[in-house]
Amino acid sequence: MAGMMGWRMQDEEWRKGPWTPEEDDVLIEYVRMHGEGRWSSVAGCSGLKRSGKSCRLRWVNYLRPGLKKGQLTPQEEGIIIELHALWGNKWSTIARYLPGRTDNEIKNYWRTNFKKKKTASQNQEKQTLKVAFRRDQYQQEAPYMEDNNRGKMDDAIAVKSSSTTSDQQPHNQPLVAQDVASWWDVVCEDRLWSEFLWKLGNDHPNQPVMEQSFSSYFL
DNA sequence: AACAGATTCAACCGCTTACAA
DNA sequence: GTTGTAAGCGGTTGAATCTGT
Repeated sequence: MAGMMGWRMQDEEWRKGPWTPEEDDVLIEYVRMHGEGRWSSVAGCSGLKRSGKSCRLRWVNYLRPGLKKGQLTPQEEGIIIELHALWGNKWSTIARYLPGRTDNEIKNYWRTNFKKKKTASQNQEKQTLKVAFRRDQYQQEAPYMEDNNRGKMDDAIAVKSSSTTSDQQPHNQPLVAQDVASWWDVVCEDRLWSEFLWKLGNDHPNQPVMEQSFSSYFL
């Protein structure tokens, strides 16, 4: 990195490891006075012996107002699953659609719950069920979709379900039914998140989430 | 009670991106 | 167009905690 010289010189002085309540207070006070951003000047202004990176991370992931603590709700889990299927490991992008949740939290959640693989046969079975379920979902959610989009979606599902095998996951495509399946049964009981996703596409015409992202994922 | 292995999650690291000079 | 700097992102680590034996 270009500014590495300066960084290295100071590197030895930066405190690392868990933040103390006192450090948190200092950072909170700094943000109260100066606002978010300009993280590299925190040390100079406040005397905190933390790098700008560390300050930003602490603020974004822990101190920022409005953060939700505690377990994710089934709706949130469903959104994560679906958006991960759309975008892969774009944690910060996914986090934008989960107010109060951080990319780090979502990333940890995903690793915790879905990094373990199931057997190929289990996956195959689950995936078949999932695709069938999704088709049913799309038909039921039809009011949110333009007719031509629904056609594209059905085609996309057909292509995906016929071409994907259980143990051959294309490198650049995210896991879908494979690790998600065990959660799917729980999530699909509550359809609110599904409605949210469809509306997402309509509320943000400049970000054609459903059409564009589904296309890029399935095709 | 004690130990080992598994899990969780805050924090770090390296890299990329954005932007100003 | 190039360079320097800060911010942001995703992968990874490791201490703390939990769970099973």
